[in-house]
Parts: sequence; C-alpha cells; structure tokens
Amino acid sequence: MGNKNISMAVIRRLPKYYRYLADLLSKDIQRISSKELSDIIGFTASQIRQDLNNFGGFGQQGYGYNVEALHREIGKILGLDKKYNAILVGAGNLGQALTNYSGFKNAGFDIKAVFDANPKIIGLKLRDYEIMDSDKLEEYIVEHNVDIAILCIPKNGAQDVADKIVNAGVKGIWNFAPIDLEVPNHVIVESVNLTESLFTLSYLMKEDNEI
Amino acid sequence: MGNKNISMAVIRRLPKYYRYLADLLSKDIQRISSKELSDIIGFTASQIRQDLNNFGGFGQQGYGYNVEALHREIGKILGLDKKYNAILVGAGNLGQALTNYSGFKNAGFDIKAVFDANPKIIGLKLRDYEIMDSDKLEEYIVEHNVDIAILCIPKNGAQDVADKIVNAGVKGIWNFAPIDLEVPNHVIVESVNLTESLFTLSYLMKEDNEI
DNA sequence: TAGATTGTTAATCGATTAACAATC
DNA sequence: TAGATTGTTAATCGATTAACAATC
Repeated sequence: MGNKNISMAVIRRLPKYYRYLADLLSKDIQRISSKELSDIIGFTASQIRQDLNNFGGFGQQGYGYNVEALHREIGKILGLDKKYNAILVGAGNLGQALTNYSGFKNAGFDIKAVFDANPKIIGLKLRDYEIMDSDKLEEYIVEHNVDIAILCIPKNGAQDVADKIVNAGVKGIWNFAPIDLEVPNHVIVESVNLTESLFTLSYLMKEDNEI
Repeated sequence: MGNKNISMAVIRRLPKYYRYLADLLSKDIQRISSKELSDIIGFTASQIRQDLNNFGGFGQQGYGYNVEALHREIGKILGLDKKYNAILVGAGNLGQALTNYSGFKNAGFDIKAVFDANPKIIGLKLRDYEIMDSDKLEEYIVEHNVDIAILCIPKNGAQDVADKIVNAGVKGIWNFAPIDLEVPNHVIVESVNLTESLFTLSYLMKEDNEI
C-alpha cells in the first residue's frame, strides 16, 4: 500500500526537493510557500503542489509549508530512514572513489565489504576494507543478508555478476557498468551511465554551436 | 541550423541507440529493422522510427537500417567527431577516478590539465598530469582555449568556480558537484548527481517492499 | 475578518503509440 | 511483382500548467 503509482518524473524530483529544503533549513528558514520554493528550485508552484500532494497534504492554506516538517517527510518518502546492508563490487578507480563516498550513510546504506576479481588487489586494504575475492560474493551475500550491491565493474561480465548476486538475494543494484542489466521484476536497478551523460553533453555543445 | 527543437527525451535516448548499434556492429550484424531493434533496446519500434526521423531518413522501406551507417550517423549527431579541449577541476577521489576514464577520447574530449585547490596535492603527479593550482584556472583556460571543464569539487565553492571558468571562456561543464549551477544561456551544464541517483534507488527499494 | 496559499479539478501541452500510404 | 518496412500523419496517453473553491 501507499503506492499511488507515482511517475518516475515525480520520483526524480524528490531528491531535489529534499536538497533544497535542507539548504533552507541550514539558513534557518522555517516556512515556505510553493511560490517561493518555485523561485529557488525552478519548478512551477503548481507542479510543486501537485508533486507533494501525491504523498499527502503537507501544507496549510494561507501559510505554506513548514520547512523542517516537509524535509523530514520527504526523507521518509525517500526511505532514508531505512537501513540496508550493501557491498561494493569492483575496486577499480571508480569503485575506490565510491568507497569514500559519504552519501551512503545519509541514504542508510552500510557498505559491509568490497570485492574484486583481480588477484593483484585481492587482500589489499582499501580504507577499512580488505578487498575480497569476487568468488566469495554469493557466499557472503547469503551469510550477511546483503540487500544492495554497487557495481563498478566493466561491461563484460557485468550481467554474469548481476545474475549471481541477484540469485544470492540482492534486491537492489546501483549500477555503474555501461550496460542495461536484465533482472527479475522484484529487483531494482538504478544506473549511472557516465558515457551516456558525456555524450549528451557532447550533443548539446554541438547544438549550441549551430544556433 | 539543423536544430529542429529536439526534446531532451529524444536526446537522452541517442547515446543508447549508439551503444546498441555498436554492440550489433561488434557482432557483424549489418542490417536491422525498427522492430528487431525494439526487441533488444526496449523502446517501441514506432518510437525508434520517430526518434531517428528527427534527424533524417536513415532507413529504407522493406529493408530497415544499415547498422554501420546508422551508428556513424548517430555518432555525428552526438558530435563525437568534434574535438574539445577540456580540464578537470578537483583531484579528489572522484576526480582521480575520472582522470583515468577512457570515455573522454571517444567523445573527443582531450583532458589538458588537472587542477586542485588543496596545497597538499598541488604539484603531485596524477597519471600524465601534474596537479595545478586552482588559482591558475582562468589564466590557463584563456591561454589554452579550454572549451569544457569537468567539475569534481564539493558543493561549497562550486558556483564560484563555475563563475570563474565561464568568465574565462568555458562553454560546457560536466558537473559532479551536488548543486544546480547557474550559468549564462550559452553555457551547457550536464550534471551527474550521485546523491539524487542513490536517493532514487532508496525510494524504489522502499516502494517495492510496500507492494 | 481579510489575505494568503493550499489542495484539487479542469485545461493544455507534449510525448508516445498506432495506423497506413509510400516505396524499396 | 509481392512482401517487408519505412516515414509520417493521426490518435492516444500522460504530464504539466492554470484556475479556483476551500480554508487556515
């Protein structure tokens, strides 16, 4: 229950609301109207009210929204109060960078272990983690109740790894491999495709030149 | 000219077409119909034909599309044949990882220099680059005709850096700072917001649990 | 109370899908 | 030629914006 079939367009705006509300909070601003929020966030006031009303009536006529309460509510909607066990697979450059990424704790993701298939780095220390052999992936997932995997591995083999970890019980994947993973319906994949982002920038720069 | 006011929805599908066509090419597949492409890429055949026809009639009735020609054309549409001078600002974990990112050369982005504001790492070697002082940013941009900057810096100060580099002549920014940069109309910003992506994953995992 | 602003319905806009004539 | 499949127009669907009664 609770799911009124919210569109992805709305969902992807939620983190932005959350971020701007945190900014307001840090400036000790206590209330805000949809009009004022519109001015700083760039969505229309109408859209803001529509978006929020998908989840509840958080505002008050004649007053607007209480910044702290709305921030807290959106945090709950985003599931930031939930805790998940996570692992990181692929301790290359990007994987190492993400291991240091502070965002995980805000999202309630607890990185329990780091894996790699390269014998040259297995056993090495990376921050608080000793890099483990990818062969141990399934065993570890089952034993430690891992919910989420962060995949920082090359395109080749990514689907194989996804199959294995999903089989072992992983329910969500933050995917940095440049491939569209195929997973069962109950598994969530959120992909960050750097190449697609870069190519989009390339396209937009070209367009600009042409105008 | 050439810009028929293509929607962002279409633009963000282009890199995906390009990637799937490259896959087909590597499998020596020479022709493909919108129906067959639909089956592997997941968009409807109708959408594929609509998308492509924004840029020209690349197909042939009764035959379909020539994979190699279409791949090449989309590469041109994406501006991958164009060359740009780029710099990377912020040689922290993520900046270091991106310095090693092979995608830049495919997009025609030539990283000319790496900058950081931290005195402790200025002067150190990072791959082929000696990390330069961010104080030299504007001077360097003007002298070396830098078109594009990759920003891997913290939220605080990101807008200041953006203002400076735009002022010095940068026309495009690949932004990893978790902030919506304000830039003049002629400057393109493409942002990768890891926190927003992670929060989206958090939301989707929660939703699934509720169903 | 009067003014402000929400929550929500209705109108508009844009994107996706369906249909089919054109044509290879 | 007959069959296949495009390019393109028309229909549908969904998302955004506008409007306003409800109400704090």
